[in-house]
Amino acid sequence: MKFALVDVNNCYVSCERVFDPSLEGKPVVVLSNNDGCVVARSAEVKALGIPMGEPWFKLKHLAKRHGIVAFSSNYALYADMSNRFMSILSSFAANLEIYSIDECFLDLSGFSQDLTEYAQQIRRKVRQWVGLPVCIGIGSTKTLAKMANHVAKKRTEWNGVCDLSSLSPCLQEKLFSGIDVGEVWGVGKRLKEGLGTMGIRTVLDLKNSDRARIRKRFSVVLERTVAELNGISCIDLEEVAVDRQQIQSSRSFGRPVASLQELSEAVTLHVSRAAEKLRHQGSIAGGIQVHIRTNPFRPEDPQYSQGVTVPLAASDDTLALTRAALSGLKKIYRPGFAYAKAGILLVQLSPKSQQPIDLFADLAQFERRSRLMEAMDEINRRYGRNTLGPGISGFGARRPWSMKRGNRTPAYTTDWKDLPIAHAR
DNA sequence: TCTGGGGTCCTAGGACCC
DNA sequence: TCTGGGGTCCTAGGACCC
Repeated sequence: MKFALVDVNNCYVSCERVFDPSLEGKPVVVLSNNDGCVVARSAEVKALGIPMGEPWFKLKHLAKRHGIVAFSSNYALYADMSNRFMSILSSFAANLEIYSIDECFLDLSGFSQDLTEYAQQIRRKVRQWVGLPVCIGIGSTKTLAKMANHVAKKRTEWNGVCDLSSLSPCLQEKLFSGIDVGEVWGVGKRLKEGLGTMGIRTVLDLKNSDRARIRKRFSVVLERTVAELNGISCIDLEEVAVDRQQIQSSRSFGRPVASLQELSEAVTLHVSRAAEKLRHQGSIAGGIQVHIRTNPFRPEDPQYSQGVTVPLAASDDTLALTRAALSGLKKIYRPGFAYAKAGILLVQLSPKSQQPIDLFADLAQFERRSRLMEAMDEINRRYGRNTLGPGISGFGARRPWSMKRGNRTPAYTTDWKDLPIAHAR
C-alpha cells in the first residue's frame, strides 16, 4: 500500500490570504465562533509561541504589540475553498478520502513514477489554481503518511514533500528518534504521559514497543497505531462518506442567558440545524439529547450542567424533534443560573428508508409533513440558513444571545454581492 | 467582560435476564 | 446468615481528532 496525505498549511489563514495578499508575511490568526479562541495561526504567529486554542482575550496585548491581524471564522468561505481543493486532488488519484476540511488521503498504491516529483506537481497545481499552500506526506500506512506530513511541514529542507517509503530503514530510524511521540496520529496528551512512564518518548520508541503490552496497558487502538508505524496497514482508505451516527448542534451564547424562554429559542434553532443535516443524509433519529451548562471558566459562579436523552418515534421532522427537545429542556432547566451554552444531539440514527410506518398514523398528514420539510430545506438553501423555521426560535434581531463575530471577511466565493470585484470599486 | 464545535471509538459500570 | 455466572444493552465519561 502507499498513501499520501495532502494538508493545507494553516488552512483558514491561507484562505484569508488568498483574498488579501497583503497579509502575506504578517502574523494572522482566525478565531473560533464567538471570537473565543485561536483556531488557526500563520507561521509568524506560531513563531511568537502562541498555542492553538489560546483564548483571544488573553492575547490582545501581544496582538497589539506584534500587529497580529485577527479574523472571525468564515466557514462558508473555507468550505468552498476546500471543495475546490479536493476537486483538484481528485484529478491526481482515483481513490481518495476527504479526511477533514483541509486534509485528504490519496491512494497511490501501484503508481510507478517518482512519487516525490508527483507530489511536487500536486503542490504546484493547488497553489496555482486555488492559491493554497500544501504539504504532502507519503508512507505505506495512513499513520506513516501523517507522520511524513508532519516532517514535510516542520523541516523546510524537505521542500513540502516527504516520502518515508523512499528512505532507508536506517535513515527512517534516525528521523523517528528525533520526533516526540506526541506527534503520532492518535497519541494525545494523556497517552503521551502514560507512554512516558513506560520510557516511550520518541516515535522510534513507540514503533519498537511491544504490541501486546501496549494493548494490555492502553487499548487496541494504540496497538493498531504501533502496527501502522511498522508498515502494517490497519486503517483503510474510506472513500465513501459514511452516514453519521450522531448529529450535533451546540454553541456558546454571545452573553449569559437565564430564562427558559431564551434557552428554548436556542434549542429550537439547534434542532432546526441538526434536523436539516439529518434529512440531508437521509436518516431519521430515534432520540434527541438536550444539554445546557453554565460557564465552567467562572468557578466563582454557581455551576450547573445537565443533559437528558428523550426517546421518540424515529423521525426527521423538525417539529416533532423540536417538541421532544423542548420537553427535555423543561425537565433539566433550573432557574437562577447564568447559562453559557446549550446544545442538542440527535442519536440512534437509521436510514429513512427503514422508517417503520405507524399502523395508526395519519398517512396523509405524514406526507404533508414530509413535503413541508422539503420545502423548508429548499427555501433555506436558496435564501440562507434560518430563513424559515419554527416560530419559537425568534428572529435574528431578537436573538441577543447569538454569537459574536466581530471581524468576518465577506463570502467572496459563495455570494454574488461579496465578489471581490464589487469591493474593489 | 471575553475560554469553539462536531465528530469517532473504547471502556466501565449498572440494569436486566436466564 | 447465606448471596453465581454469563450474556446483552444502555449510558456516561474519557481520549482523541480536526
